[in-house]
Amino acid sequence: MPDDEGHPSVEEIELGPVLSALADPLRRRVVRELAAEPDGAARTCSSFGLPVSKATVTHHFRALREAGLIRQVDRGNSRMASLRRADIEQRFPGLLDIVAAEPEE
Amino acid sequence: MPDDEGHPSVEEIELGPVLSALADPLRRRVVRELAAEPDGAARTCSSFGLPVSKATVTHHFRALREAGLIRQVDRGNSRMASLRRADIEQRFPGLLDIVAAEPEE
DNA sequence: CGATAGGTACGATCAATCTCGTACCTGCTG
DNA sequence: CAGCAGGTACGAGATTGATCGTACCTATCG
Repeated sequence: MPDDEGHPSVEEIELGPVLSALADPLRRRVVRELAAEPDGAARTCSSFGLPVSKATVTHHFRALREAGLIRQVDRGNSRMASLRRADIEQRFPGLLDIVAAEPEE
Repeated sequence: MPDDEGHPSVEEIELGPVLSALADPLRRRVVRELAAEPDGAARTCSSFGLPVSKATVTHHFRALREAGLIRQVDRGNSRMASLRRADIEQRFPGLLDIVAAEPEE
């Protein structure tokens, strides 16, 4: 059962939602940038400079969070997103490498 | 440039279309079943027994073909589909294992 | 030849989703 | 306190995609 903020537990991470989330180029870009950071790095949603409105950014981050790809934690004013690297690697070994290796678009 | 039947070459296989194709559970099922066969095995579209109409089956196989996941060759009356195992493995190492490991739904 | 089976093409429908504007909440910061 | 910046919630519009029925083509089989 997902927690209060909509994060699935490791066992609950399923391939369908993960692939659906990664099917979107903007969301792959977020995952790719997070994967390039040191492990555990957290960034605000807005720091990615996605070329869409704030409302759409929220939409994409919800998709990533509910699929289990990122973890979002409140930090005062803003909300920090970090990659669930170990969790994804445990469920789908190699998947992050594939996404991280994609050239920018 | 894709060939006459819509197959992209190895270099043309891109992550976006591949993930979009694999986002559908029916298409993952086809790939999973093909991955379980010996390499090079070819099956007709209808042999998968997908619970949808013929027209929809054609739609799904086109998505798989245009993404570069399967190769379809005419054989007289019917059309045989085979997994482009080596091509996918070359472009996205490990991806097929992830899909093949998914439990049936 | 006629019937049937495997597939495709086209058009329609319905659901999902990407996108946005607006309104709103919450902390900072002057 | 007033303003602003980061985010979310909600509802709307537009687009994509899954599904189907029908018509059609081609090869095989009786």
